[in-house]
Amino acid sequence: MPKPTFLNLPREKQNAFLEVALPEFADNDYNSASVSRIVERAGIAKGSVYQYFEDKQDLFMYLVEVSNQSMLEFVKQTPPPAPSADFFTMLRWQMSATIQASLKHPVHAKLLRRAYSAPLPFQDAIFENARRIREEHFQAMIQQAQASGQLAPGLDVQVASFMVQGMLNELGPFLQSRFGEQTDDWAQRPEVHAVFDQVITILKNGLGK
Amino acid sequence: MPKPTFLNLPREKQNAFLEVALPEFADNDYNSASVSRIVERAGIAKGSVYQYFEDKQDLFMYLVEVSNQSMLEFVKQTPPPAPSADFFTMLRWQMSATIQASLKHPVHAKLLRRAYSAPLPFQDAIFENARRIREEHFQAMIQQAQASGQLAPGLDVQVASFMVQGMLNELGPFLQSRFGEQTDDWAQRPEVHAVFDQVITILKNGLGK
DNA sequence: ATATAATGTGACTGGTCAGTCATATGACTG
DNA sequence: CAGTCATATGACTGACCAGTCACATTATAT
Repeated sequence: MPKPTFLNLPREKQNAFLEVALPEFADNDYNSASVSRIVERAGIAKGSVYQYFEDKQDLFMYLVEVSNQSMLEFVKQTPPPAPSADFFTMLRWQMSATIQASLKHPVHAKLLRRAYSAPLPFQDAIFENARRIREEHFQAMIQQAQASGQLAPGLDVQVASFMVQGMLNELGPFLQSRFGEQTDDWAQRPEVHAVFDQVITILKNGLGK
Repeated sequence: MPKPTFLNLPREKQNAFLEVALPEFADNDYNSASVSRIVERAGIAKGSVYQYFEDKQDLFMYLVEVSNQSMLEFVKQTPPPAPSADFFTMLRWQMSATIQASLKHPVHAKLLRRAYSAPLPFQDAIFENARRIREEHFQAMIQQAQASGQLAPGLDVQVASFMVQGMLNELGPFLQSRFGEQTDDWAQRPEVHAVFDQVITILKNGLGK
């Protein structure tokens, strides 16, 4: 929720600002991220930021929204499997799409990781909402798969959801540490897909019927 | 590495100080944690802290060490299964012991979570070391289990290690969110053990031969 | 060209911070 | 008692911070 002033700005200026502000909040804890540093790097006056946004929190929440949008957009544009596909095919697609998105937009991904993992003092409804939606998404997916007999019947939906989410959370950093900094071809490399396959296989054996 | 001044202090004073300093660094990001706030709450002069420690970083690293020590001590005192026990029995023990320890020492656990998850600017050798030791521990455990035919032969050791560690990392917060704040009997409750069982079963099916 | 509105500016305020240092207090020694 | 050493103190320094505001600049409309 920036002020109209910011949205009226020519795209160029908006983007130039975002290109400085996003990494600042991606690389630093909310409290340590500095508006002063942003304006210095962006070459604008401090007062301008407060023409654009209410305050630091407002700016931060907008950056989260922008990041979310850009990730979602990317994920949506990667072709999904047929809706009739089985649970693990869906999961593999989701895994791959998520990883690809965070490779394509590493700064946005980093910012989101930070925003969702570190509970800020202002537990704004936005975060809680996004978290709940995510949780519900996975639980619904699992429940449905279970109902159609793809998963072990005794499986606790919450436990399964937490395991799947934990996996997705850790996967990015793991791949990075294993295969080094991302390059353009990175996500196409067969070793990366081999890891996807392995993880899916493990989950399939573990959660499947 | 506190200065001798701190170690010469009567235990009472040391503990009183730690009881204020630990939560400050457990509840706040390193940059946001405040020495000024600590001295105010502890009712001592700011200069004293700098008689005890070189600087903020020195203090923090000592707190990490103290927390590590206290967790390790607790884990060590819970009776381990026979060394001949199979991989998943060992893993279950480790899971339970880790959770119990972080219930018994929630502040220490919180501080450690923070210290290891947020890469500080000063990548001090201590952290890197501790991380490496942890990684090697799990990889060795898995490798051995694989060699003795308990795990799937095609299993990638690194992938397995990352999954197991991811699980352990997420388990604490998950249990907390599911069963509420910890109480004394908490870790004995059958629901909690049911979750352990389920997680182990999933891993066993997923990773096992 | 003039008036009006939108946008940009940066010095300034009040606050917090880590870390210092001259000074004080106490404790132990001979 | 005097002398010495370890410990305690808190005002102070310089730096950084978020946020403000009176003023300057630019764009738009008349």
